[in-house]
Amino acid sequence: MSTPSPALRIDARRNRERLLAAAAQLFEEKGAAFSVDEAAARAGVGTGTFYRNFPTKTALLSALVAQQLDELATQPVESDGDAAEAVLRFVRDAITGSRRKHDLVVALEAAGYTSADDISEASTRFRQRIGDLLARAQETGAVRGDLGLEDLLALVSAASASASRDGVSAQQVAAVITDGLRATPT
Amino acid sequence: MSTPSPALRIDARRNRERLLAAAAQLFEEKGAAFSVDEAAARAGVGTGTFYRNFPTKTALLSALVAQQLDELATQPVESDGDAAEAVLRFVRDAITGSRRKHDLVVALEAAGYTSADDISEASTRFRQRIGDLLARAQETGAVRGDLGLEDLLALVSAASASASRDGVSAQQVAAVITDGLRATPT
DNA sequence: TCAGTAGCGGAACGCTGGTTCCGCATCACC
DNA sequence: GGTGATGCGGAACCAGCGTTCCGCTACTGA
Repeated sequence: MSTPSPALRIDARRNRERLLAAAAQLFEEKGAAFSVDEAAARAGVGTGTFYRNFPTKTALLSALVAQQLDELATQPVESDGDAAEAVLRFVRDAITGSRRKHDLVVALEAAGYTSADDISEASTRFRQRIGDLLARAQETGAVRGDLGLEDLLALVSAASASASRDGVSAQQVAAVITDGLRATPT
Repeated sequence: MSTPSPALRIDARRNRERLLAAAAQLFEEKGAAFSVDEAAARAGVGTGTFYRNFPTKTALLSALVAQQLDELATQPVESDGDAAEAVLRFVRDAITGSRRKHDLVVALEAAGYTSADDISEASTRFRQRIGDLLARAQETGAVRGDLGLEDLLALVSAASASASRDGVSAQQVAAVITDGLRATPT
């Protein structure tokens, strides 16, 4: 994992990293709505270099999303003790977190149609983790039982999307959702 | 209002209506992501005809959105008796409603930047109605007080978008949110 | 029925954005 | 330092989409 490509000229490796960094930055700023030229320019390289590193723009996006998805999923597991606490923290984090996190969760949605392997693998891992947490939290009764994993993810995705808009208080939105999750089904 | 254009050849009027119908249909199917050619083709007319009826694609979208926004806002007011009930019903309807409703509320968001007069007028009316309902519901204590109109609209808009995804139960999503709205701030 | 015009279709244009290609610069190894 | 290959930049290409334009069709009113 540390040296994925054994033989790669050092300038080439440097360029690849610059591209990834620039793309991540752009993704954070405007989601997937940046052009390849833009990414290349910000990385200080030409478009040709872009395409030597990634077969297609979608491939780059997949790589980015997969990588960050793993980050996001790994986080909440730390607190093995209290699953409910972990779920709620995950929800809160995803909502009040950076714009990057939000676009990420949104990208999960796209992962449904997309057959990019990077993403679908990472997405599976992600769903397993969160699904496991949710199930455990529901067993203890701390989170309402009438809720599927997809429902939860949809809620989080929606809430984090809305929280990133102007004039919206992410705290408030998060509070509504977490309170709703704790509520007993009517 | 009944005869907006006094002198309009009957075939012209028919075409305009076909265009609107086709556009509404497409909007329902794929949001704003349809091309002018597509709309014209489905209406059985040429692109020229499209542009004789609407100065621009955005104008058509504005017209559609404005019209449907008014519909949406008018609905919940019927039950003047119980404001809280009306708010919750609005939320539920918007989330569990058709894909059209969802894209609509999403379009509200865009109405922020857009300066299309059609939309911004309708959007103002819309916000006033819902804002009024919300305030009254909060006075009675049936809806949590720590929530702004923008928070509510953003949440509903995003929720209705993601609730239309596969595997997601719009009912559940709506239930979590409405329960969260009723909860007392922690 | 006929003339005049409102309205029509769709080819053509310009622009944006993804992708390919190739002559040239730069690195790695001797 | 020299040489061959690796990688580079960015011009060029292509496709899709919004918009414009113009010769022709067909509706209207006499």
